[in-house]
Amino acid sequence: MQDQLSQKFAALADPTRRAMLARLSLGQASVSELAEPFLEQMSLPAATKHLKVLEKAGLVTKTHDAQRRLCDLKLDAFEDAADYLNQYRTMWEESLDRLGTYLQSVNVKDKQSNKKKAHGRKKQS
Amino acid sequence: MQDQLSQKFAALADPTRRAMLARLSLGQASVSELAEPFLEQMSLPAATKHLKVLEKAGLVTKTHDAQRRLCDLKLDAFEDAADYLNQYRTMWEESLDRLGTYLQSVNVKDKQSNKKKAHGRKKQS
DNA sequence: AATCAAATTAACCGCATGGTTAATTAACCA
DNA sequence: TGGTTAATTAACCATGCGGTTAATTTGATT
Repeated sequence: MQDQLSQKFAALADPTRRAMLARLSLGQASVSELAEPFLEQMSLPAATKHLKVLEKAGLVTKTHDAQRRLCDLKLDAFEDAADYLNQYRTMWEESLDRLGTYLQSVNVKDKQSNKKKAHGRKKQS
Repeated sequence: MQDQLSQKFAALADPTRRAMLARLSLGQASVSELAEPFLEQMSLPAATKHLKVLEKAGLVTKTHDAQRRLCDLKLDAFEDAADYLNQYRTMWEESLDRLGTYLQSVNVKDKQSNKKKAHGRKKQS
């Protein structure tokens, strides 16, 4: 079996499963309620397999209620995956900042050299 | 082929690939440099396949330099995946807030009833 | 007890994925 | 031109995944 983070990302790598999570963000739902929007595209067992993937990844919990299985989002399970990605998002923002201040510095120099004559400049990739 | 977001999550669902991304966050690297830490566990072609997955997902770009292929992170490609997860992270924080204010309200009531007699209270799961 | 409803399990299928080794391409070096 | 290095492509294999239908479990209803 894979590590938890890999399991979570793998679970998220499917539109059906993401749609189920979206539905669950509106509140608790039974397996058939969750499956219903997909029953024209896939069978019930296929839907319960998707739910099992989400459950094993820890993103969803199931509780018994008579013959119904009620599913809930496990919101705190999203945290580590979110943290992982925010790390790269932060790097991106920092690079944007650097680009911003660079452009600004170029602009300042421009204004200075504009006192003589303006010329083209390159930007870095 | 799958949608972009699914491809990105799928690409992230592998420890080898995440390690490659981590290496790239330190800066540009060639295929062999990226593969080197894994060559005792897998062959070079396996490593280049992983890189191709990252490239197809848009997380990494390759540029030619003589016979070397230099790889770079495409940091802005992490944004949509990060946004997706932050949505759930936000829901979690909101639920924590609600729990907090609830506990606080219970506490206030407690203090009121404490004027008579104090007793244990339960917290919800 | 019989049946109905909700969901899972079993058994199977096709295809993608992650790996292998061997062969090939591409660019440099001498 | 011939050799070396860097990387990819080809051909193949095992395993896992997403789907199917049919059978089974589980609990409620009557």
